Amino acid sequence: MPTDLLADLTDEQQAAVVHGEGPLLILAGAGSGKTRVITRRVAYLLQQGVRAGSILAITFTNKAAGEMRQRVDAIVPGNKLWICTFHSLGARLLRQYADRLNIDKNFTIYDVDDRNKLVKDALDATGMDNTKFTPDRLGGAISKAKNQLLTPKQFEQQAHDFFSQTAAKVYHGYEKRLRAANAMDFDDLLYLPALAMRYNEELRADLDSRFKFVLVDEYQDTNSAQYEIARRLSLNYPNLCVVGDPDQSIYKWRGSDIKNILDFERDFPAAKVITLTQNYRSTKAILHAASTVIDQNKHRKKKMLVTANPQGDPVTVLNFNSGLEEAEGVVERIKKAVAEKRNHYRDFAIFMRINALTRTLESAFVKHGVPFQIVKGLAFFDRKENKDVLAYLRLLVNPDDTVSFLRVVNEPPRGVGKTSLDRLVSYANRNEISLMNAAGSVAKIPEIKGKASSGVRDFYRIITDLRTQLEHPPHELIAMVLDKSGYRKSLQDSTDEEDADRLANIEELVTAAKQYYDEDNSRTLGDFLEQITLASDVDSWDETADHVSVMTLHAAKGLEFPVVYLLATEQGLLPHERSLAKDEDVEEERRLFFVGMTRAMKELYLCHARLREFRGQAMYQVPSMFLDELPPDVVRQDISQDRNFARGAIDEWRQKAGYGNPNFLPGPAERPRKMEPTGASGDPSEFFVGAVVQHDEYGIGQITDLSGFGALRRVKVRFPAAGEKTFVADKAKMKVVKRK
DNA sequence: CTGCTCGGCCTTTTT
DNA sequence: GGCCGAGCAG
Repeated sequence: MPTDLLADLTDEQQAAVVHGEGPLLILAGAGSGKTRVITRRVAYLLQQGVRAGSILAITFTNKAAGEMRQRVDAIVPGNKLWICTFHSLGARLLRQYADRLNIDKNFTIYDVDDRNKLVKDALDATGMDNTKFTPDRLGGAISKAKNQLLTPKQFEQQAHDFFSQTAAKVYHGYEKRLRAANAMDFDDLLYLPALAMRYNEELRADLDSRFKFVLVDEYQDTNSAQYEIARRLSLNYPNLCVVGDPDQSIYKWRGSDIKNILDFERDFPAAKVITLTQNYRSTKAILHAASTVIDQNKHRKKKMLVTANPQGDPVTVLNFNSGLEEAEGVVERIKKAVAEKRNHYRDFAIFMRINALTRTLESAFVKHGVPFQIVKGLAFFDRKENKDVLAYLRLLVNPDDTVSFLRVVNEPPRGVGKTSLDRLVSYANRNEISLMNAAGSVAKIPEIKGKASSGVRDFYRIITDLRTQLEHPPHELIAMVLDKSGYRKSLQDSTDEEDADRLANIEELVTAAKQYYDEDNSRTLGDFLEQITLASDVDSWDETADHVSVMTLHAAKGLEFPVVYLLATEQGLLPHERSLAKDEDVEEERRLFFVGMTRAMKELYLCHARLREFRGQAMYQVPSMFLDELPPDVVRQDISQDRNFARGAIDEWRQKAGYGNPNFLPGPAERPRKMEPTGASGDPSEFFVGAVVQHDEYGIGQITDLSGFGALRRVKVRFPAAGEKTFVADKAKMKVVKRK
């Protein structure tokens, strides 16, 4: 009954669904029913008699994968097709083909923290000055290299500057350590399968014929490694269907390459291209506003979105005095709307550019008793106590896991300090054995004695004993770990009040493991651990509960809400200050703004505050340049939130800031270094970092730095036209225009 | 030698 | 506001 699958679709959508064999590119504008099309297409293929096992659908998050699986299952029940993310596909392939790839299938997946620890170790081992480059930066460079499928050798050959050369050295050592720990980092999950398919033609051909139909969602955000995988799965059976929207590409910083989607037709000359431009989500006002903004991007294929939806309310710009008032104001407005029965809490979403902004919001929600969920999936598993327990579990599955070993060998304290640990590590390195094996023969290491020695021995026994219990379900294993390791006892005996909370959190972990197991009894501890590590932020989001959803713009991709509030649309935050130097980066920020706007179905509020606290420092904020790009005919300014919004000085400064002036980066581009304690210098003026000042000669500017005392006190001010100037504070002919 | 506390440093976005 | 390293006490 294929007609059922097509009945409610437009001609364009139908064409995409019924496309048979051969490459297919679906350019799907925001809100054009992309998910529906891709789901129907899978169902259609199944109805056409394509075996479920030969379809592979790749989504951006596990949550999207789960939803698609449900939808496909509702149409064609009991199918067994692969729907997963690129990363979980990689993990699955690596475990399934472990023998052919000569790897141990019990590998642990390292997250960025774990990675950085190994990077730091590798960096230290090079004996180079390690103060210059942080493990984080070096790890980032290595990650980028892997995403481009560069081996340590290849990366080294093209490393010409000092940083890259350092990174290349560290990359070598890092890889050695990863393999020794039997661990994979996130990038390996793409890098290794991609390279395997590039150099192992037999394996590649097997997979190609296994997955005759490959569908990739959010194709605009694929990186080189992902591209390689998709491409090599589609050589003999080029039935690759990719769906995406170049205007929603927001992961360039993570190595994604917009060219993958722009060049699809070059890669597959036979490709059929279908463009979906009908928007079903937003009002005309919202769509017009969003389209006008995205149209400012120079490097863009023009594309018009249209909707048959009503005009709707204008997009509203809300001005607030401070970040605090912004949070309060938004929460109050939401509370009011619900009290007046205009909406449910679940209708609302609040987006922001950076996670740090959720904090003030959280207290406002608590204060007003408004239910909310901050969509930050890993927050729970990121807690120290849970990370500790997970480290024990990882060690059970993979005793070679160095990072986990070091994390819990002395947790709870077993008298194994840094010195003893260093000795254990060097013994293990000397003998080329894992830390766990070294721990097993701690009696043979004379430098480790007394309490440290017995502590290591005890730890070894605990892990070894627990390893014999591996066939138990995950939640039971966690309980055993808690008892045998003494972790539970240590928390129970503690006088620290927080330890009671920690214990409660661990109990929640047990519950989570039990739920996971109850859903499917064949799931192992290893599966549980993998699922946690590969979980994305939105995976934990519960859209059915009646609460306000709070998330970053990145997490918001693919979602929709009746009412959207976008916080802190301020220069320096959106666009983020780190992007201001390059046009292409600003364009990505604009796409991010566009993604946020197009999530809204009925109402869209863009908020900004004049004053915002950063790390304890109050900073004057300039409204985002993107707000100036909004079409006036569908936008309303609402300054009712801001009882004494002082336009004068700020506006003048902002005007002079001139976004076109390349010598001036508006917003708090320069971060304040240090603030002297007020009054300590007896400074007569009231200068503070972030203050807007009026200078006799240079006009309006903003203080970016203060230093020194008394007569030596210096104040640095950034002026729109003149750039940055430093004055002796006592002598500076200027005054603070706007006080704190 | 271990373990705790204090202070200095940095903070985009994520699988 | 959170993490790491240094410094100090037991």
